[in-house]
Amino acid sequence: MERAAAALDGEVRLLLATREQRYTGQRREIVHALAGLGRPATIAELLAATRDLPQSTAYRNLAVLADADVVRRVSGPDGFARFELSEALSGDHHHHVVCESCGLVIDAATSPRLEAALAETARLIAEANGFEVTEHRLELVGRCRRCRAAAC
Amino acid sequence: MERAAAALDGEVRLLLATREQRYTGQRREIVHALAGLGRPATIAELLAATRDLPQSTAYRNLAVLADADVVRRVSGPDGFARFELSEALSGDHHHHVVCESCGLVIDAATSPRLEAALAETARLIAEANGFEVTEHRLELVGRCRRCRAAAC
DNA sequence: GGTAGAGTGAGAGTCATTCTCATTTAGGAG
DNA sequence: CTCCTAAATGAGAATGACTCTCACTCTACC
Repeated sequence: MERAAAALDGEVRLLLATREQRYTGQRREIVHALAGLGRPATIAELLAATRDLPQSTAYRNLAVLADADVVRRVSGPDGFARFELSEALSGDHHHHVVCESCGLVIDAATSPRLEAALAETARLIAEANGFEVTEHRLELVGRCRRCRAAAC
Repeated sequence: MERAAAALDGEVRLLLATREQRYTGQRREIVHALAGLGRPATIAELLAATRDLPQSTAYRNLAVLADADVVRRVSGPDGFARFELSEALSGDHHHHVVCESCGLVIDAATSPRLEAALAETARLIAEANGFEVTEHRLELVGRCRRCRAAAC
């Protein structure tokens, strides 16, 4: 973990450098909080997970980090913005399962076979509509364990 | 189209009735505007496409229609809410292609094979995480024809 | 044709997010 | 080490999509 954290910092610093941005203490705190959580975090969760991080700084730095491709913005169904480390950094292509009741978002891996089918579909649709498709996003919507238990 | 419009109205009226809601003139205007557009529409587009529809009424009626499953709310990447006829009404299971540059969202059909793979994936992931998955959403992100032309 | 309850609409209110700007900090030049 | 310049910070104001309020209107049923 020690080693991984250092490697992470190195990559983030590099990504920020290409945008002429510094890797400050607060940005480091945000990145490590996201890395530790392992699922998309809301601003509120980030503020709770860090020390002395003002809201305005959190928003500003997340915008900078998103612009440098360190972080990705995920918009949930509840209107709250959520953030996670970019796939380039985490090295982990995944999709999301969201709870329509409480808004919880967790990561989910997919099979190579599904990914192949998705890529093929993306290619066909892009061709048919004049789009240049750069990314696909799969979202499974349902109810999480906790909400299912509570609703019964 | 005459016939189709009448059938649409009948179904909408039925769906609203189960929620003890009326099918008023303004709701009809909204439904037909959505049917005519054929892709998710923003509030602004709806206001432009209808006569004398105040913003507050639009929002309120869209909430009612969404609650009655006549309409589905789609949250794009640009933070604007978009609305389309529900799959139950349009009878058309489809996914979305969104332009990351201008926010345009269009519909796209998928192949039965991809749908089967998606359903299987959803089942596996649901099982592994204690979720009950009721719906899946696939979003292809890229640049539309117009934005590609403009950016060159 | 009365009336109870649903629908309407103009404007006020809410709240996540963004902007402003005075102050602090970081990092290179000398 | 000490300037110096530009970036970063943070408290609060501003923005804007969306929701709520409430007086008024309409509709369906008696």
